[in-house]
Amino acid sequence: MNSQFKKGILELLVLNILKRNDCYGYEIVNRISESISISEGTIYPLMRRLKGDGYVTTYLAESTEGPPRKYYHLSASGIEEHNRLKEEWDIFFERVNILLGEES
Amino acid sequence: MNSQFKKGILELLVLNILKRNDCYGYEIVNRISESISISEGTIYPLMRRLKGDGYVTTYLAESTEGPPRKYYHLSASGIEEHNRLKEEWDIFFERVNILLGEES
DNA sequence: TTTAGTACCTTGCATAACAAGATACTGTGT
DNA sequence: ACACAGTATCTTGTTATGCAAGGTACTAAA
Repeated sequence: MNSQFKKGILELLVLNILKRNDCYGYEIVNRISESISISEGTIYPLMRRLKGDGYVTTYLAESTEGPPRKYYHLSASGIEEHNRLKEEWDIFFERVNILLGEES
Repeated sequence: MNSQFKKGILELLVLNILKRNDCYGYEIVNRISESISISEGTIYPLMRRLKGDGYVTTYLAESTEGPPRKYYHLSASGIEEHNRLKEEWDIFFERVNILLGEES
């Protein structure tokens, strides 16, 4: 998997997941990994960035299966960021595909 | 324009342009810029990389409108690289769009 | 001669994904 | 009791690549 392609888009994927319901980091890694290979070393720093930017809030919850989980909750500005990023992505990949599709 | 989105895909866009016909750097910048903002400081180092990897060959040609132009020609392995990258991109954005499309 | 357009290039910076490892809890098998 | 797999958090250092900001130099028009 070309890791360059993922630059920027992983943030949108994470925000998209959190839009549905609160998740903890390990869960996010596993969900995205079903489609796109991703490592924990990518997600945890990303989550910290999202929190620093105010796009998510966090809370801890006990787990019966291991150590406590840190859940992430999408804030109002996180929803805005999601919408903004989604729009940018839609425009971007549409333009790329037009460029790629122009007849040879 | 989110510059992170462009990571990796610009190589594919350049190879795609060169698949049709030989181009010089300044021309490539202008062609891509019609759809996606891009700077010369991105393209020239990229072209050097592509040449270093054997994906393109170069030749100089006079111009009546300014200094000599350095044309880039796609090699056989450049065509292979294009096909490989195109396939990766198709799979990647399909998966991203599936993830983004899952109902909330 | 000054400016705009064409055309090449480099340096240093910022961003973000990754590999590799550290830490620690729970449950299962021996 | 001990080892191991699975769960769950995190950090450090490396790598890739796009960009801003500059430099050089040619042509042609004002």
